[in-house]
Amino acid sequence: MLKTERSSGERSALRSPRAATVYRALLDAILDHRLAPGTRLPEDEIGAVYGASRTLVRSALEALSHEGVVHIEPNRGAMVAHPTVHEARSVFEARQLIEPRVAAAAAGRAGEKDIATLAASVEAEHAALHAGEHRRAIVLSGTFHIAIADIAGQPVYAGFVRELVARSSLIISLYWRRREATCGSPAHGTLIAALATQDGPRAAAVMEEHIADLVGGLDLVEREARPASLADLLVG
Amino acid sequence: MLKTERSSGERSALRSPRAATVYRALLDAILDHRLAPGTRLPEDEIGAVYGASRTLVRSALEALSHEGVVHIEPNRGAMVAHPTVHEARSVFEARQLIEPRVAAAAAGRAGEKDIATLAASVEAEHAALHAGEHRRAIVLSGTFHIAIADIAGQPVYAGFVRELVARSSLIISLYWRRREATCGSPAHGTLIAALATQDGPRAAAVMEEHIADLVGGLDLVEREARPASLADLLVG
DNA sequence: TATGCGCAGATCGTATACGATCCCGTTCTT
DNA sequence: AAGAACGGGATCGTATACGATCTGCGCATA
Repeated sequence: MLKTERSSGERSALRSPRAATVYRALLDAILDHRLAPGTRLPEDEIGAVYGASRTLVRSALEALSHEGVVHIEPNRGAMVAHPTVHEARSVFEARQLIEPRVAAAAAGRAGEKDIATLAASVEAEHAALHAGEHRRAIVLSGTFHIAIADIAGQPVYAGFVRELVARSSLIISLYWRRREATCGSPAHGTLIAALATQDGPRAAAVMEEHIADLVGGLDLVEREARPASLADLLVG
Repeated sequence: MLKTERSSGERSALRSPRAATVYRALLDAILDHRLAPGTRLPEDEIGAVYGASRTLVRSALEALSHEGVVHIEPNRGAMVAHPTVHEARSVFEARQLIEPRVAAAAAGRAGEKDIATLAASVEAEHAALHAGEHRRAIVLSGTFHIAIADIAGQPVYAGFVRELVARSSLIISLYWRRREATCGSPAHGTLIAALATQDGPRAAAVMEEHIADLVGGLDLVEREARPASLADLLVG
């Protein structure tokens, strides 16, 4: 992977490379939908899997919780986050505001090499789709959005987009409605075209529509899913 | 169905209340400009000051680093973040995009009680200003922005605004140019008026101008850091 | 049979110990 | 005298130990 500049969105690099490994492994597993929302994440168990001590695992879990993909309850432990409908709406509302702006900024800065990288990413995404590797395609689709944010050269946006994409992955796994070849939309390709021609406004428009389309694929209605604690119901 | 959901912006509450105490104390000290950007934050020393073990201090520092107000370098330790000019621009770019939208959303939801709370906050801010307590006024100004984001009821935005406001505080301490009664602008009052009349577009416009005004007060040219002795600042 | 108590087992919270790394002042070499 | 090698002190990185808390299950009891 080419790093154009210091990977701008890279949130707080975990101080230790070993903790970072656990962090990435868990994040990948979550983005991949190998770990479903609500899955418990006991420190010991994770440590055993990755050969790390609880100290490192804990550090990784805390980092993930800061990004909203893991939920930690005191004295109860960590679990894969389980976004509510309200949170889901909030995430996509933010994406709809931020990402078009990011796309416009990226259009003004994308070099040939950037475009090539993006194209390769889309290529990989399509390949994964045709191979039936849906989960992998979703992950790649996410990295595409992150790559654009990195190109935009705005570290704050890059961090936000990273977080939003990760949370979106959880939301999709909970609330996605269309089962068929969902992400088959040509939006990413269209986006690259706009970026390649430095057409900021068009890039923004395409991005906006693309995300609106994503939202359209969601079924944002609360499922029973979680055993909404009795207390909540009684007090509410 | 407006259930008093947990303060929406409250990022991952640190699991332990004791770590949270350290976290808040440090954050307050930073927002207050008692700890200047670049100040080193050795785990032992902080632990001694607050009577906490390194474990807890470390947890607090990591949380702060996730919010971008503390910078951690592997094997080197933590220091108060020292935003570059580029980062500073990026932070305010994001604020300029996000906060008007947040203000508009808040306008649609602000109840009487919310307005009263905001008014009290502005009151306190002015009081602090007149009492010459500039630092306190800046902090209150920040909480005002955060309060609006909480009213908007969008948890994602609330978290972002929290982070942006905190980072802005650092930026201001590094790059603020006008020395005189800076925040004396009536913007906050005007904003409340717009919110009280549910005038979303106007709230957005006021907010946008307000932040543009803030940016205008910045002198975004690189300077260099200054060190300080720690224990004194923390106790003060 | 239904209810409540109490005891494991699992898991987390926290402190602390020990080794690793880095910084910086000192000394040795040329 | 300038530069390199070296060592001491400070600080961090990591593992682990021990106590606290929670959960679930079995048993006593009505």
